[in-house]
Amino acid sequence: MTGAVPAGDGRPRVRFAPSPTGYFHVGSARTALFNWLFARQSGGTFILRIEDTDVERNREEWEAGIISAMAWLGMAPDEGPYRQSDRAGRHLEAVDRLWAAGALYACDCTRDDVLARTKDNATPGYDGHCRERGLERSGHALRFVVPDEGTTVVHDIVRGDVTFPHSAIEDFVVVKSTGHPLFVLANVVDDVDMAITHVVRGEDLLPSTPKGLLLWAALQGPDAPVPFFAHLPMLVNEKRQKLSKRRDPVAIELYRDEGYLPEAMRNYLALLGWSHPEGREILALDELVSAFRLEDVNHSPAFFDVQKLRHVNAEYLRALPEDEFVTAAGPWLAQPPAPWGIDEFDAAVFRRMAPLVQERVSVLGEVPGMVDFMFLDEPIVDDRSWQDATKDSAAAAILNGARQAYADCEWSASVLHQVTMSVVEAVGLKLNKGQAPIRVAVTGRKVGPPLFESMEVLGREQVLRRLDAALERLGRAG
RNA sequence: GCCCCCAUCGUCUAGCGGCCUAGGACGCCGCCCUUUCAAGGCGGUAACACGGGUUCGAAUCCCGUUGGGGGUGCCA
Repeated sequence: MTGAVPAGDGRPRVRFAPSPTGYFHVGSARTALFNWLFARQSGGTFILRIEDTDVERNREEWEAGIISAMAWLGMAPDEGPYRQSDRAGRHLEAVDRLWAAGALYACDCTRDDVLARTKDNATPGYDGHCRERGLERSGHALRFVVPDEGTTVVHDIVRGDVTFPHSAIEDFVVVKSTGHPLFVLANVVDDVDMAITHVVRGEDLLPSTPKGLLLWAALQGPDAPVPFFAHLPMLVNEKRQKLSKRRDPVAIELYRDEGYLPEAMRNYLALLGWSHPEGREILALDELVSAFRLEDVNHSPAFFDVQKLRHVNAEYLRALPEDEFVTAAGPWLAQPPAPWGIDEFDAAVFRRMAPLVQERVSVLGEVPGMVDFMFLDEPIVDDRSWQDATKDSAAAAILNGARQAYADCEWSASVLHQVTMSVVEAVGLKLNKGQAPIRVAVTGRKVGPPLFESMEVLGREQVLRRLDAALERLGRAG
Protein backbone atom coordinates (compact mmCIF):
# COMPACT_ATOMS: atom_id res chain seq x y z
CA MET A 1 0.00 0.00 0.00
CA THR A 2 2.06 2.89 -1.24
CA GLY A 3 1.54 6.29 -2.67
CA ALA A 4 -1.77 7.04 -1.08
CA VAL A 5 -2.24 10.24 0.76
CA PRO A 6 -5.65 10.19 2.37
CA ALA A 7 -7.39 13.48 2.12
CA GLY A 8 -8.18 15.76 5.04
CA ASP A 9 -6.82 14.82 8.42
CA GLY A 10 -5.27 11.60 7.16
CA ARG A 11 -7.97 9.40 8.60
CA PRO A 12 -9.54 7.03 6.13
CA ARG A 13 -13.03 7.74 4.92
CA VAL A 14 -14.94 4.81 3.52
CA ARG A 15 -18.45 4.48 2.26
CA PHE A 16 -21.00 1.76 1.85
CA ALA A 17 -23.16 2.65 -1.12
CA PRO A 18 -26.10 0.31 -1.60
CA SER A 19 -28.98 0.90 -3.94
CA PRO A 20 -32.39 0.42 -2.34
CA THR A 21 -33.74 -2.08 -4.83
CA GLY A 22 -34.56 -5.04 -2.61
CA TYR A 23 -34.04 -6.68 0.72
CA PHE A 24 -30.71 -6.17 2.41
CA HIS A 25 -28.49 -8.80 0.88
CA VAL A 26 -25.92 -10.91 2.76
CA GLY A 27 -23.37 -9.87 0.14
CA SER A 28 -24.12 -6.22 0.80
CA ALA A 29 -23.86 -6.91 4.50
CA ARG A 30 -20.42 -8.44 4.01
CA THR A 31 -19.30 -5.41 1.98
CA ALA A 32 -20.67 -3.07 4.63
CA LEU A 33 -18.94 -5.09 7.33
CA PHE A 34 -15.53 -4.97 5.68
CA ASN A 35 -15.89 -1.23 5.23
CA TRP A 36 -16.99 -0.84 8.81
CA LEU A 37 -14.23 -3.05 10.19
CA PHE A 38 -11.65 -1.11 8.24
CA ALA A 39 -13.02 2.23 9.47
CA ARG A 40 -13.07 1.07 13.10
CA GLN A 41 -9.55 -0.26 13.12
CA SER A 42 -8.07 2.75 11.37
CA GLY A 43 -9.93 5.41 13.30
CA GLY A 44 -11.68 6.30 10.07
CA THR A 45 -15.18 7.34 9.14
CA PHE A 46 -17.84 4.98 7.86
CA ILE A 47 -20.33 6.68 5.57
CA LEU A 48 -23.63 5.38 4.32
CA ARG A 49 -24.69 6.66 0.94
CA ILE A 50 -27.91 5.45 -0.60
CA GLU A 51 -27.47 5.26 -4.36
CA ASP A 52 -31.01 5.88 -5.44
CA THR A 53 -30.52 7.44 -8.84
CA ASP A 54 -32.61 4.76 -10.52
CA VAL A 55 -36.05 6.13 -9.83
CA GLU A 56 -37.72 3.17 -11.53
CA ARG A 57 -36.34 0.58 -9.19
CA ASN A 58 -35.68 2.02 -5.79
CA ARG A 59 -38.28 2.20 -3.07
CA GLU A 60 -38.27 3.88 0.26
CA GLU A 61 -39.11 0.75 2.20
CA TRP A 62 -35.91 -0.89 0.94
CA GLU A 63 -33.96 2.10 2.18
CA ALA A 64 -35.46 1.72 5.63
CA GLY A 65 -34.64 -1.98 5.47
CA ILE A 66 -30.98 -1.26 4.80
CA ILE A 67 -30.75 1.08 7.73
CA SER A 68 -32.48 -1.22 10.16
CA ALA A 69 -30.48 -4.26 9.06
CA MET A 70 -27.27 -2.33 9.51
CA ALA A 71 -28.37 -1.25 12.96
CA TRP A 72 -29.21 -4.86 13.77
CA LEU A 73 -25.71 -5.89 12.76
CA GLY A 74 -24.25 -3.11 14.86
CA MET A 75 -22.83 -1.13 11.96
CA ALA A 76 -24.50 2.23 12.25
CA PRO A 77 -22.86 4.78 9.94
CA ASP A 78 -20.73 7.62 11.32
CA GLU A 79 -22.05 9.85 8.56
CA GLY A 80 -25.20 9.66 6.56
CA PRO A 81 -27.33 8.24 5.28
CA TYR A 82 -26.75 10.54 2.37
CA ARG A 83 -29.02 10.16 -0.59
CA GLN A 84 -27.57 10.33 -4.02
CA SER A 85 -30.85 11.78 -5.28
CA ASP A 86 -30.34 14.78 -2.98
CA ARG A 87 -27.09 15.54 -4.72
CA ALA A 88 -28.43 15.87 -8.25
CA GLY A 89 -27.26 19.49 -8.35
CA ARG A 90 -23.65 18.50 -7.81
CA HIS A 91 -23.89 15.82 -10.47
CA LEU A 92 -25.26 18.30 -12.98
CA GLU A 93 -22.48 20.77 -12.21
CA ALA A 94 -20.02 18.01 -13.00
CA VAL A 95 -21.80 17.33 -16.27
CA ASP A 96 -21.58 21.02 -17.16
CA ARG A 97 -17.86 21.04 -16.52
CA LEU A 98 -17.26 17.88 -18.51
CA TRP A 99 -19.36 19.19 -21.37
CA ALA A 100 -17.58 22.51 -21.36
CA ALA A 101 -14.24 20.73 -21.41
CA GLY A 102 -15.26 18.68 -24.41
CA ALA A 103 -15.12 15.41 -22.51
CA LEU A 104 -18.67 14.52 -23.51
CA TYR A 105 -20.73 14.38 -26.65
CA ALA A 106 -24.41 13.88 -27.34
CA CYS A 107 -25.65 10.68 -28.90
CA ASP A 108 -29.02 9.64 -30.28
CA CYS A 109 -28.21 6.08 -31.25
CA THR A 110 -30.59 3.40 -30.02
CA ARG A 111 -29.33 0.12 -28.73
CA ASP A 112 -30.50 -1.57 -31.91
CA ASP A 113 -28.68 0.97 -34.10
CA VAL A 114 -25.45 0.26 -32.33
CA LEU A 115 -25.92 -3.48 -32.45
CA ALA A 116 -26.68 -3.43 -36.15
CA ARG A 117 -23.53 -1.44 -36.89
CA THR A 118 -21.14 -3.33 -34.64
CA LYS A 119 -22.22 -6.95 -34.77
CA ASP A 120 -19.21 -7.89 -36.89
CA ASN A 121 -16.65 -5.82 -35.00
CA ALA A 122 -13.79 -7.48 -33.22
CA THR A 123 -14.26 -5.28 -30.19
CA PRO A 124 -17.91 -4.89 -29.36
CA GLY A 125 -19.60 -1.96 -27.72
CA TYR A 126 -20.44 1.50 -28.85
CA ASP A 127 -18.52 2.51 -31.97
CA GLY A 128 -18.19 6.25 -31.43
CA HIS A 129 -20.68 6.98 -34.19
CA CYS A 130 -21.78 10.35 -32.76
CA ARG A 131 -18.40 11.61 -31.58
CA GLU A 132 -18.05 14.15 -34.37
CA ARG A 133 -21.69 14.74 -35.18
CA GLY A 134 -21.99 17.75 -32.92
CA LEU A 135 -25.47 16.94 -31.68
CA GLU A 136 -26.88 19.40 -29.20
CA ARG A 137 -26.71 18.50 -25.56
CA SER A 138 -30.30 18.83 -24.59
CA GLY A 139 -32.56 15.85 -25.07
CA HIS A 140 -29.74 13.45 -25.80
CA ALA A 141 -27.76 10.86 -23.94
CA LEU A 142 -24.25 12.09 -23.19
CA ARG A 143 -21.26 9.86 -23.76
CA PHE A 144 -17.77 10.19 -22.36
CA VAL A 145 -14.87 10.31 -24.80
CA VAL A 146 -12.62 7.38 -23.94
CA PRO A 147 -9.14 7.68 -25.42
CA ASP A 148 -8.56 5.23 -28.24
CA GLU A 149 -5.07 4.41 -27.08
CA GLY A 150 -3.44 3.60 -23.79
CA THR A 151 -4.56 1.88 -20.64
CA THR A 152 -6.02 2.64 -17.26
CA VAL A 153 -4.58 0.81 -14.28
CA VAL A 154 -6.60 0.14 -11.16
CA HIS A 155 -4.40 -0.18 -8.08
CA ASP A 156 -6.31 -2.62 -5.95
CA ILE A 157 -5.42 -3.49 -2.37
CA VAL A 158 -6.67 -7.03 -2.63
CA ARG A 159 -5.84 -7.77 -6.25
CA GLY A 160 -2.80 -5.70 -7.08
CA ASP A 161 -2.66 -3.73 -10.32
CA VAL A 162 -5.32 -4.49 -12.90
CA THR A 163 -4.80 -3.04 -16.36
CA PHE A 164 -7.61 -2.22 -18.76
CA PRO A 165 -6.86 -1.33 -22.37
CA HIS A 166 -8.83 1.71 -23.52
CA SER A 167 -9.57 -0.08 -26.75
CA ALA A 168 -11.87 -2.36 -24.79
CA ILE A 169 -13.73 0.48 -23.11
CA GLU A 170 -16.50 2.04 -25.14
CA ASP A 171 -17.59 5.66 -24.98
CA PHE A 172 -19.95 5.01 -22.13
CA VAL A 173 -23.13 6.91 -21.36
CA VAL A 174 -22.86 9.27 -18.43
CA VAL A 175 -26.18 11.08 -18.66
CA LYS A 176 -29.52 9.71 -19.84
CA SER A 177 -31.45 11.51 -22.56
CA THR A 178 -33.77 12.60 -19.74
CA GLY A 179 -30.86 14.53 -18.28
CA HIS A 180 -30.39 12.18 -15.32
CA PRO A 181 -26.80 11.29 -14.52
CA LEU A 182 -25.94 7.60 -14.31
CA PHE A 183 -24.32 5.63 -11.54
CA VAL A 184 -20.80 5.76 -12.92
CA LEU A 185 -20.83 9.55 -12.82
CA ALA A 186 -22.82 10.15 -9.65
CA ASN A 187 -20.66 7.64 -7.84
CA VAL A 188 -17.43 9.41 -8.73
CA VAL A 189 -18.75 12.89 -8.02
CA ASP A 190 -19.96 11.76 -4.62
CA ASP A 191 -16.71 10.03 -3.80
CA VAL A 192 -14.83 13.20 -4.67
CA ASP A 193 -17.15 15.41 -2.64
CA MET A 194 -17.15 13.11 0.34
CA ALA A 195 -13.37 12.80 0.28
CA ILE A 196 -13.52 9.05 0.14
CA THR A 197 -10.05 7.54 0.59
CA HIS A 198 -10.82 3.83 0.16
CA VAL A 199 -13.43 2.33 -2.09
CA VAL A 200 -14.23 -1.13 -0.71
CA ARG A 201 -16.89 -2.92 -2.74
CA GLY A 202 -17.80 -6.08 -4.60
CA GLU A 203 -15.70 -7.48 -7.39
CA ASP A 204 -18.58 -7.04 -9.82
CA LEU A 205 -17.69 -3.34 -9.86
CA LEU A 206 -14.09 -3.93 -10.90
CA PRO A 207 -14.79 -3.71 -14.67
CA SER A 208 -16.45 -0.32 -14.28
CA THR A 209 -13.63 1.06 -12.19
CA PRO A 210 -11.49 2.27 -15.12
CA LYS A 211 -14.50 4.31 -16.31
CA GLY A 212 -14.68 5.89 -12.89
CA LEU A 213 -10.98 6.62 -12.97
CA LEU A 214 -11.25 8.22 -16.41
CA LEU A 215 -14.03 10.44 -15.11
CA TRP A 216 -12.06 11.18 -11.99
CA ALA A 217 -9.14 12.42 -14.07
CA ALA A 218 -11.42 14.48 -16.33
CA LEU A 219 -13.03 16.11 -13.32
CA GLN A 220 -10.10 16.51 -10.95
CA GLY A 221 -7.15 16.61 -13.30
CA PRO A 222 -4.89 13.78 -14.38
CA ASP A 223 -2.60 14.07 -11.35
CA ALA A 224 -5.25 14.36 -8.65
CA PRO A 225 -5.01 11.70 -5.95
CA VAL A 226 -7.51 8.89 -6.35
CA PRO A 227 -8.84 6.63 -3.65
CA PHE A 228 -7.50 3.16 -3.00
CA PHE A 229 -9.67 0.39 -4.26
CA ALA A 230 -10.37 -2.95 -2.67
CA HIS A 231 -12.61 -5.26 -4.66
CA LEU A 232 -13.98 -8.04 -2.52
CA PRO A 233 -14.62 -11.53 -3.87
CA MET A 234 -18.22 -12.33 -4.72
CA LEU A 235 -20.48 -14.35 -2.49
CA VAL A 236 -21.89 -17.23 -4.50
CA ASN A 237 -24.57 -19.90 -4.26
CA GLU A 238 -24.06 -23.68 -4.47
CA LYS A 239 -23.87 -23.34 -8.24
CA ARG A 240 -21.07 -20.88 -7.75
CA GLN A 241 -22.99 -17.99 -9.20
CA LYS A 242 -23.24 -14.54 -7.73
CA LEU A 243 -25.99 -14.59 -5.11
CA SER A 244 -29.25 -13.47 -6.60
CA LYS A 245 -32.04 -11.72 -4.79
CA ARG A 246 -34.54 -13.65 -6.83
CA ARG A 247 -33.29 -17.21 -6.46
CA ASP A 248 -31.25 -17.37 -3.30
CA PRO A 249 -32.21 -16.89 0.33
CA VAL A 250 -30.05 -13.83 0.78
CA ALA A 251 -32.13 -11.39 2.80
CA ILE A 252 -30.53 -10.56 6.12
CA GLU A 253 -34.04 -10.05 7.47
CA LEU A 254 -34.78 -13.69 6.72
CA TYR A 255 -31.94 -14.89 8.91
CA ARG A 256 -32.86 -12.47 11.64
CA ASP A 257 -36.38 -13.88 11.64
CA GLU A 258 -35.15 -17.46 11.81
CA GLY A 259 -33.32 -16.65 14.99
CA TYR A 260 -29.74 -15.95 14.04
CA LEU A 261 -27.92 -13.64 16.42
CA PRO A 262 -26.45 -10.50 14.85
CA GLU A 263 -23.09 -11.24 16.49
CA ALA A 264 -23.05 -14.67 14.88
CA MET A 265 -24.05 -13.34 11.48
CA ARG A 266 -21.38 -10.67 11.68
CA ASN A 267 -18.76 -13.20 12.77
CA TYR A 268 -19.67 -15.60 9.97
CA LEU A 269 -19.72 -12.86 7.34
CA ALA A 270 -16.26 -11.77 8.40
CA LEU A 271 -15.01 -15.27 7.60
CA LEU A 272 -16.15 -15.06 4.00
CA GLY A 273 -13.05 -13.95 2.15
CA TRP A 274 -10.94 -13.34 5.20
CA SER A 275 -9.51 -15.44 7.99
CA HIS A 276 -7.84 -14.80 11.30
CA PRO A 277 -4.03 -15.20 11.20
CA GLU A 278 -4.18 -17.89 13.86
CA GLY A 279 -7.07 -19.65 12.22
CA ARG A 280 -9.50 -18.83 15.03
CA GLU A 281 -13.08 -18.59 13.90
CA ILE A 282 -15.22 -17.50 16.81
CA LEU A 283 -14.08 -13.93 17.23
CA ALA A 284 -15.40 -11.19 19.45
CA LEU A 285 -16.05 -7.86 17.81
CA ASP A 286 -12.92 -6.20 19.15
CA GLU A 287 -10.84 -9.13 17.95
CA LEU A 288 -12.39 -8.81 14.52
CA VAL A 289 -11.65 -5.11 14.44
CA SER A 290 -8.04 -5.47 15.45
CA ALA A 291 -7.17 -8.53 13.37
CA PHE A 292 -8.94 -7.62 10.12
CA ARG A 293 -6.71 -6.61 7.22
CA LEU A 294 -7.98 -5.48 3.85
CA GLU A 295 -4.76 -6.70 2.26
CA ASP A 296 -5.40 -10.20 3.61
CA VAL A 297 -8.73 -10.54 1.84
CA ASN A 298 -8.97 -13.53 -0.50
CA HIS A 299 -9.21 -13.41 -4.24
CA SER A 300 -11.69 -16.18 -4.86
CA PRO A 301 -15.46 -16.28 -4.52
CA ALA A 302 -16.94 -17.74 -1.34
CA PHE A 303 -20.00 -19.91 -0.97
CA PHE A 304 -22.49 -18.63 1.58
CA ASP A 305 -22.81 -21.82 3.63
CA VAL A 306 -25.84 -21.84 5.90
CA GLN A 307 -24.60 -25.04 7.59
CA LYS A 308 -21.56 -23.23 8.84
CA LEU A 309 -23.60 -20.17 9.76
CA ARG A 310 -25.81 -22.43 11.88
CA HIS A 311 -22.78 -23.81 13.63
CA VAL A 312 -21.43 -20.37 14.39
CA ASN A 313 -24.84 -19.30 15.62
CA ALA A 314 -25.14 -22.35 17.87
CA GLU A 315 -21.78 -21.49 19.39
CA TYR A 316 -22.94 -17.96 20.13
CA LEU A 317 -26.23 -19.20 21.54
CA ARG A 318 -24.55 -21.62 23.93
CA ALA A 319 -22.08 -18.99 25.04
CA LEU A 320 -24.89 -16.68 26.11
CA PRO A 321 -25.48 -16.22 29.85
CA GLU A 322 -28.73 -17.93 30.76
CA ASP A 323 -30.60 -14.66 31.29
CA GLU A 324 -29.57 -13.36 27.91
CA PHE A 325 -30.61 -16.57 26.24
CA VAL A 326 -34.04 -16.29 27.84
CA THR A 327 -34.31 -12.68 26.68
CA ALA A 328 -33.14 -13.50 23.18
CA ALA A 329 -35.67 -16.33 22.91
CA GLY A 330 -38.47 -14.00 23.94
CA PRO A 331 -39.74 -13.05 20.49
CA TRP A 332 -40.02 -16.71 19.50
CA LEU A 333 -42.10 -17.53 22.56
CA ALA A 334 -44.75 -14.99 21.71
CA GLN A 335 -47.73 -15.83 19.55
CA PRO A 336 -47.12 -16.21 16.70
CA PRO A 337 -44.84 -18.04 16.03
CA ALA A 338 -45.30 -20.19 19.11
CA PRO A 339 -48.08 -22.79 18.80
CA TRP A 340 -49.55 -22.35 22.27
CA GLY A 341 -52.22 -19.95 23.47
CA ILE A 342 -51.20 -16.71 25.08
CA ASP A 343 -52.42 -17.75 28.53
CA GLU A 344 -50.80 -21.17 28.35
CA PHE A 345 -47.24 -19.88 28.35
CA ASP A 346 -45.47 -19.78 31.70
CA ALA A 347 -42.29 -17.75 31.75
CA ALA A 348 -41.11 -19.36 34.96
CA VAL A 349 -41.43 -22.81 33.43
CA PHE A 350 -39.49 -21.73 30.36
CA ARG A 351 -36.78 -20.32 32.54
CA ARG A 352 -36.34 -23.67 34.26
CA MET A 353 -36.10 -25.41 30.90
CA ALA A 354 -33.92 -22.77 29.28
CA PRO A 355 -30.48 -24.25 30.01
CA LEU A 356 -31.64 -27.57 28.63
CA VAL A 357 -32.93 -25.92 25.48
CA GLN A 358 -29.98 -23.60 25.06
CA GLU A 359 -27.46 -26.28 24.26
CA ARG A 360 -29.82 -28.04 21.86
CA VAL A 361 -30.81 -25.34 19.41
CA SER A 362 -28.82 -23.81 16.58
CA VAL A 363 -31.24 -20.99 15.88
CA LEU A 364 -33.82 -19.40 18.13
CA GLY A 365 -36.58 -20.43 15.77
CA GLU A 366 -36.09 -23.96 17.04
CA VAL A 367 -36.94 -23.02 20.61
CA PRO A 368 -40.75 -23.42 20.46
CA GLY A 369 -40.42 -26.94 19.10
CA MET A 370 -38.26 -27.85 22.08
CA VAL A 371 -40.71 -26.75 24.74
CA ASP A 372 -44.16 -26.74 23.17
CA PHE A 373 -45.17 -29.86 25.14
CA MET A 374 -44.65 -27.90 28.34
CA PHE A 375 -47.32 -25.38 27.46
CA LEU A 376 -49.80 -27.27 25.38
CA ASP A 377 -52.52 -29.16 27.17
CA GLU A 378 -51.96 -32.09 24.84
CA PRO A 379 -48.55 -32.68 23.32
CA ILE A 380 -48.33 -32.57 19.53
CA VAL A 381 -47.70 -36.23 18.80
CA ASP A 382 -45.35 -36.82 15.92
CA ASP A 383 -46.62 -39.92 14.08
CA ARG A 384 -43.23 -41.13 13.06
CA SER A 385 -41.97 -40.91 16.63
CA TRP A 386 -45.06 -42.66 17.92
CA GLN A 387 -44.64 -45.54 15.48
CA ASP A 388 -40.97 -45.98 16.31
CA ALA A 389 -41.49 -45.84 20.06
CA THR A 390 -44.45 -48.18 20.22
CA LYS A 391 -43.44 -50.84 17.74
CA ASP A 392 -41.66 -52.73 20.52
CA SER A 393 -44.11 -55.10 22.16
CA ALA A 394 -42.92 -53.95 25.57
CA ALA A 395 -44.30 -50.45 25.00
CA ALA A 396 -47.58 -51.11 26.77
CA ALA A 397 -45.88 -52.74 29.73
CA ILE A 398 -43.50 -49.82 30.05
CA LEU A 399 -46.27 -47.25 29.92
CA ASN A 400 -48.31 -49.20 32.44
CA GLY A 401 -45.35 -49.66 34.72
CA ALA A 402 -44.50 -45.98 34.53
CA ARG A 403 -48.11 -45.04 35.14
CA GLN A 404 -48.12 -47.03 38.37
CA ALA A 405 -44.68 -46.07 39.57
CA TYR A 406 -45.13 -42.37 38.90
CA ALA A 407 -48.43 -42.28 40.76
CA ASP A 408 -46.88 -42.06 44.18
CA CYS A 409 -43.10 -41.76 43.88
CA GLU A 410 -41.22 -38.70 45.02
CA TRP A 411 -41.48 -36.13 42.18
CA SER A 412 -37.91 -35.23 41.31
CA ALA A 413 -35.79 -35.86 38.28
CA SER A 414 -33.39 -38.14 40.11
CA VAL A 415 -36.13 -40.28 41.63
CA LEU A 416 -37.98 -40.42 38.32
CA HIS A 417 -34.74 -41.59 36.78
CA GLN A 418 -34.39 -44.44 39.31
CA VAL A 419 -38.01 -45.45 39.12
CA THR A 420 -38.04 -45.47 35.32
CA MET A 421 -34.89 -47.56 35.30
CA SER A 422 -36.67 -50.22 37.37
CA VAL A 423 -39.75 -50.20 35.15
CA VAL A 424 -37.68 -50.59 32.02
CA GLU A 425 -35.39 -53.24 33.40
CA ALA A 426 -38.44 -55.23 34.47
CA VAL A 427 -39.21 -55.78 30.80
CA GLY A 428 -35.60 -56.53 29.98
CA LEU A 429 -34.62 -53.28 28.28
CA LYS A 430 -31.93 -50.70 28.81
CA LEU A 431 -32.99 -47.22 29.78
CA ASN A 432 -31.88 -45.65 26.49
CA LYS A 433 -34.34 -47.77 24.54
CA GLY A 434 -36.99 -48.30 27.19
CA GLN A 435 -37.60 -44.63 27.85
CA ALA A 436 -38.77 -44.00 24.31
CA PRO A 437 -42.51 -44.79 24.79
CA ILE A 438 -42.60 -42.60 27.87
CA ARG A 439 -40.84 -39.77 26.07
CA VAL A 440 -43.24 -39.85 23.16
CA ALA A 441 -46.23 -40.10 25.50
CA VAL A 442 -45.10 -37.09 27.50
CA THR A 443 -43.44 -34.85 24.90
CA GLY A 444 -44.91 -36.14 21.63
CA ARG A 445 -41.48 -36.63 20.08
CA LYS A 446 -38.50 -38.94 20.14
CA VAL A 447 -36.07 -36.12 20.63
CA GLY A 448 -36.10 -33.18 22.98
CA PRO A 449 -34.85 -31.97 26.31
CA PRO A 450 -33.90 -34.55 28.99
CA LEU A 451 -37.02 -36.49 29.98
CA PHE A 452 -36.84 -36.65 33.75
CA GLU A 453 -36.05 -32.98 34.13
CA SER A 454 -38.93 -32.18 31.80
CA MET A 455 -41.32 -34.37 33.77
CA GLU A 456 -40.24 -32.81 37.01
CA VAL A 457 -41.15 -29.39 35.64
CA LEU A 458 -44.36 -30.60 34.00
CA GLY A 459 -45.71 -32.06 37.24
CA ARG A 460 -47.18 -35.37 38.23
CA GLU A 461 -50.75 -34.68 37.20
CA GLN A 462 -49.90 -33.73 33.62
CA VAL A 463 -47.51 -36.64 33.17
CA LEU A 464 -50.06 -39.16 34.44
CA ARG A 465 -52.73 -37.77 32.15
CA ARG A 466 -50.44 -38.07 29.16
CA LEU A 467 -49.49 -41.62 30.04
CA ASP A 468 -53.18 -42.46 30.26
CA ALA A 469 -53.81 -40.85 26.89
CA ALA A 470 -50.97 -42.82 25.33
CA LEU A 471 -52.19 -46.04 26.86
CA GLU A 472 -55.60 -45.38 25.45
CA ARG A 473 -54.20 -44.63 22.02
CA LEU A 474 -52.14 -47.79 22.16
CA GLY A 475 -55.21 -49.78 23.12
CA ARG A 476 -57.15 -48.35 20.20
CA ALA A 477 -54.36 -49.18 17.81
CA GLY A 478 -53.89 -52.71 19.16
C1' G B 1 -17.67 -12.68 -29.07
C1' C B 2 -14.67 -9.02 -26.27
C1' C B 3 -12.60 -7.26 -21.41
C1' C B 4 -11.48 -8.53 -16.38
C1' C B 5 -11.03 -11.75 -12.16
C1' C B 6 -10.37 -16.52 -9.96
C1' A B 7 -8.45 -21.85 -9.33
C1' U B 8 -5.83 -26.17 -2.10
C1' C B 9 -10.56 -31.47 1.04
C1' G B 10 -18.04 -31.37 -0.60
C1' U B 11 -17.77 -26.11 1.89
C1' C B 12 -14.93 -21.82 4.41
C1' U B 13 -9.86 -21.57 4.56
C1' A B 14 -4.04 -21.96 6.30
C1' G B 15 0.03 -22.05 3.10
C1' C B 16 3.22 -16.34 0.47
C1' G B 17 10.33 -21.71 -2.53
C1' G B 18 12.61 -26.11 1.63
C1' C B 19 9.15 -26.47 8.25
C1' C B 20 3.75 -30.06 3.56
C1' U B 21 3.95 -37.83 4.12
C1' A B 22 -0.54 -30.05 2.84
C1' G B 23 -2.80 -27.70 8.79
C1' G B 24 -7.63 -25.90 10.99
C1' A B 25 -13.00 -25.36 10.86
C1' C B 26 -18.07 -26.88 9.01
C1' G B 27 -20.34 -31.23 7.10
C1' C B 28 -20.20 -36.48 6.92
C1' C B 29 -18.76 -41.46 9.23
C1' G B 30 -17.21 -44.37 13.53
C1' C B 31 -16.23 -44.95 18.87
C1' C B 32 -16.66 -43.02 23.97
C1' C B 33 -19.91 -40.49 27.38
C1' U B 34 -25.17 -40.93 27.89
C1' U B 35 -32.43 -40.75 29.96
C1' U B 36 -33.58 -39.39 23.57
C1' C B 37 -31.31 -35.43 21.04
C1' A B 38 -27.65 -32.15 21.65
C1' A B 39 -23.07 -30.68 23.93
C1' G B 40 -18.22 -32.74 25.00
C1' G B 41 -13.95 -36.27 24.11
C1' C B 42 -11.27 -39.47 20.65
C1' G B 43 -10.54 -41.19 15.75
C1' G B 44 -11.63 -41.32 10.47
C1' U B 45 -13.11 -39.56 5.32
C1' A B 46 -11.49 -35.93 1.86
C1' A B 47 -7.83 -31.26 -1.76
C1' C B 48 -2.88 -28.60 -4.24
C1' A B 49 -7.45 -28.56 -12.10
C1' C B 50 -3.93 -29.98 -16.18
C1' G B 51 0.66 -29.25 -19.12
C1' G B 52 5.13 -26.92 -19.67
C1' G B 53 9.04 -24.13 -17.72
C1' U B 54 12.42 -21.49 -13.65
C1' U B 55 15.09 -23.74 -9.44
C1' C B 56 19.37 -28.10 -6.00
C1' G B 57 14.09 -27.84 -4.47
C1' A B 58 7.36 -25.62 -6.24
C1' A B 59 0.76 -25.98 -3.56
C1' U B 60 3.86 -21.67 -3.45
C1' C B 61 7.30 -18.01 -9.14
C1' C B 62 6.47 -17.67 -14.87
C1' C B 63 3.82 -19.23 -19.41
C1' G B 64 -0.03 -21.90 -21.62
C1' U B 65 -4.47 -24.98 -21.45
C1' U B 66 -8.90 -26.19 -19.23
C1' G B 67 -12.64 -24.93 -15.99
C1' G B 68 -15.53 -21.43 -13.21
C1' G B 69 -17.18 -16.52 -12.32
C1' G B 70 -17.95 -11.27 -13.21
C1' G B 71 -18.64 -7.29 -16.70
C1' U B 72 -20.17 -5.94 -21.39
C1' G B 73 -27.78 -1.29 -20.01
C1' C B 74 -29.87 5.70 -21.53
C1' C B 75 -29.37 -0.57 -14.02
C1' A B 76 -26.47 -0.03 -9.71
